[in-house]
Amino acid sequence: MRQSHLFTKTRKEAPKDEVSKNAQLLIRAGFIHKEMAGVYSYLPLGLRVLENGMRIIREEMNGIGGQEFFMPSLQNPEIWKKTNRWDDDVVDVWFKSELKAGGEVGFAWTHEETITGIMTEYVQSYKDLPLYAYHIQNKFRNEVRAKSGIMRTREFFMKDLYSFSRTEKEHTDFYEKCAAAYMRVFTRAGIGHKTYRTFASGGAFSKFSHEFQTLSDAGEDVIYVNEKKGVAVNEEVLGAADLSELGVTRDELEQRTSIEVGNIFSLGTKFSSALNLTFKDENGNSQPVIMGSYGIGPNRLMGTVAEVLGTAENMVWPKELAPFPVHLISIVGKNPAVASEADRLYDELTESGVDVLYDDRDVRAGEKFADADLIGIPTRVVISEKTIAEGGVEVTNRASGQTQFMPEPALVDYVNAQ
RNA sequence: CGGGGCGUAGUAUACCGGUAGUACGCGUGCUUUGGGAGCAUGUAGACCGGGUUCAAUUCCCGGCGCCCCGACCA
Repeated sequence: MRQSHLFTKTRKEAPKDEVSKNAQLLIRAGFIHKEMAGVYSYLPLGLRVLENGMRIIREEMNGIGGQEFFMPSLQNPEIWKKTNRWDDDVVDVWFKSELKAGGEVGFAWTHEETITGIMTEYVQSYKDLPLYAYHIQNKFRNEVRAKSGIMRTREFFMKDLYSFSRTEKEHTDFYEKCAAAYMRVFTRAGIGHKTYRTFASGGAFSKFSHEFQTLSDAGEDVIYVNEKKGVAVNEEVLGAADLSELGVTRDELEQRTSIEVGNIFSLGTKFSSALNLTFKDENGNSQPVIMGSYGIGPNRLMGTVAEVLGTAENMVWPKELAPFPVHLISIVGKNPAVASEADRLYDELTESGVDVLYDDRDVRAGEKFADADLIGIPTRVVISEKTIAEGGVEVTNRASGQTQFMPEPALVDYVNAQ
C-alpha cells in the first residue's frame, strides 16, 4: 500500500492523558484512537495488527479441532438467571440496557451460558462429543477502573473457546493440547520467551487452573517464577503443599510483575448441570457434559507486545503481527528517477506477493525514517540515488538494527526468510 | 468504590482578575532534500453550569471528563 494513501498520521508527542507505554506508542504511531476511558478505536494500521493476532489465534484453535462460531453481544437475561450470574451483586461488570419492546438485555462479558444453551439443542449423544467451539467477539465489561491503555478496557475482543467432553480424561487431554496451542500463539506473537504458564487456584473442579503470564513491568499481576525450572505460580498457589506438588520451594521462586495474556479453566459440570446439558452414553445413561473455557484477548495481546517489544520511543513488531512485513522508503530528493525506480520496485514486490507499505510521500528523508522507526515494521528497505548507483537496495532489520546492502532480486527471498 | 492529581487550538505547553502566548501540526510562497530542515505568512483555543466581581480562562461551589495509587478483575 502506498503510504500517501494510508490513513495514518504519526506524532512526536503522546497525549498527556496517556501514561502507559502501549497507549503512548500506539497513539503516536497512529494505530489506535481513544474514544473515552477504556474504549479505543483501531485505525487501519492497528486493525492490521489486531487482525494478524486473531489470525494466529484462529490458526492455532483450528489446529486443535476448534470450530469457529459467532455469538452475539446482546444477552437474554433468562439463561443467566439459571446460572445465578445475572444479578449485579454476583457479577459486577455487567452493562445492561432495556428493550423498547419491554424487558432487559445484557451486553456479553463472557459466553459460557450462551454456548451451553446452544449445545443443549445440538448435543444429545456421546456420538456428538467431544466438541470444541470458539468465537472471537466483542466483550463488554463495566470495569470500575479502566487502565493501562488497551490492556484493560471496557470493550474488547476476546477469543473464548469452550470444550465439551465426555470424560475427565478426554477433558484433560484437550486442556493440555490447548495449553500447548496457547504457547504457540504467544511464541508467534513474539512474546513466548517471556510468557509462563502459571499455576493458579482451580476452583471447584480441578486442583489448578492456568494463566499465561508475560513478564513485564507494565503488568498488574504478580507471579512467582523459577526460570530454570520453568515453573511459575500466582499468589494463591504459594502454599508449601502446592509448591511441593509442583517441585519447587518458596525460596526458589522470584517475584515478578506480569501481564495475564490468557487463561484456561476447567469448568467441570457447573454450567452443564445448571443448564441441563447432558448426553446419553453408550449404555443409554444420561451424563452431564464436562466443560472447559479458554480465553485470549487479542487487544491485550497487541498491547502486551507493544509493552514487551517496543522501545521507549518506537514500536518493533514481530513479523507475524506487523501491519506489513516490509516498509519501502524512497529517498527522492531532486532526482525523479528515484521515484520511478521505487514505483517499479514496489510493483515488483507486490506482484511477488510481498505486502509492502511504500512510503512514496513527498516528505524529507528524516521524516520517513522517523516514521518508519515509530511504526516498527520488521524489514525496512531504502531506495535512493545512492543505492541505485550501487545497484541494489539497503535493507534494515528493525529488531536488530542491522543494515545490509543487497541486489534487488535477493530481496523477496530475504523477506520470506525472516 | 476509597485516596490523589489534572481539564487552555488537532497535539504539547505558558501566562494572567482587564483584548490568551509559544512550539509542533495544518494552509500558502520561496529555499532545502539520507534522520522530524530554514525563512516569511496565515489558520486554530479556555470542559459544562452556577456564584463572587464593574470585569472570570484565572477565585469559589457543583457537575462532567481524563490520569495515577489502592481495592476489584468469576
